[in-house]
Amino acid sequence: MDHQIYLKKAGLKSTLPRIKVLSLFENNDEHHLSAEDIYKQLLLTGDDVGLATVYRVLTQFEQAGLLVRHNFEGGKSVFELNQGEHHDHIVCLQCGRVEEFYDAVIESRQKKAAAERGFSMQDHSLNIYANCTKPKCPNKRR
Amino acid sequence: MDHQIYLKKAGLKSTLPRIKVLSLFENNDEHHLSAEDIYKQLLLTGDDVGLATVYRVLTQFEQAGLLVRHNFEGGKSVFELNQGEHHDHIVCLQCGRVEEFYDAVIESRQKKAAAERGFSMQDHSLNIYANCTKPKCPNKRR
DNA sequence: CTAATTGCAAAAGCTTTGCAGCGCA
DNA sequence: TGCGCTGCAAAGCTTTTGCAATTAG
Repeated sequence: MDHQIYLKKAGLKSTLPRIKVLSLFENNDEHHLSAEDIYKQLLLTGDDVGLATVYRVLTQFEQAGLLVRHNFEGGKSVFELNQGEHHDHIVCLQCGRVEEFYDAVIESRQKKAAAERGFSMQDHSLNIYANCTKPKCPNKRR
Repeated sequence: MDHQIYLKKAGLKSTLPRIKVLSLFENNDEHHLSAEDIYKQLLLTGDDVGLATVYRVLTQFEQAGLLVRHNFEGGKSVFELNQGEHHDHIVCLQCGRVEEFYDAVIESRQKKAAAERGFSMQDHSLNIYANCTKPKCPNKRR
């Protein structure tokens, strides 16, 4: 199991809840999931994992660098697999879907803007809230 | 009173709590305040305003366009006066202080990035989390 | 076997809401 | 005077924590 390697590296025992959560992120077409999302999906598949455990696992995975946490508008944290390469997000205001993008110019100008003002950038989050102009937008969430 | 004009325009009666809150934003050297910040400051000055009222007033001011709400990391909303011109934020990881900046290149590339992917940008938030390299950093909050 | 992990329930933070009374226009 | 506004307390949400029972290595 690939999962066990990841977990071992993070110093975490490979338990059922952890493997389930990790699998969920890998086999879901929506890459951005909240604790509630995960909890419900696991209930659906009969894998009963306590909500508290979901929160604990997510926090551990974030600290281990397996997941990245985002705080979009709406008061709940959303997580995604850490695929190594940083990217920013476009959040669809109609359906809540999240699309990823990367712009090298924006990245470098951010670092520069911080440096010019006497800061050394540690992290940053850029979220664009937008309406989808394509007809395929499923208009669901939010 | 300038305040009354702003409030009238927003269709809001000019009451004590509203005027106090508005004044606080205008006369504070820290431009970014949370509901709790405001509540505490009003207690200090003997202007007893209920916390629920602070929240209601902030929400009304946001909807009226007088204030802008930000969701920095940490789970609480932070507000600032809406001065018309958009800007992004650098949040100091040591002291929690917020510095503002504007970069025209970043702005235009954001719009472009969204458009290229079939979105029309409605709003965006860019926050840089950074360490202050200047010795003046007061190292307080967080 | 032993420490790590889990589930449940309780609690903690931030924010919202119901309702009776107060205050601006 | 009348409707809007306020304050208080209660409730709502997301997230965290205490603790006894369970499980991985």
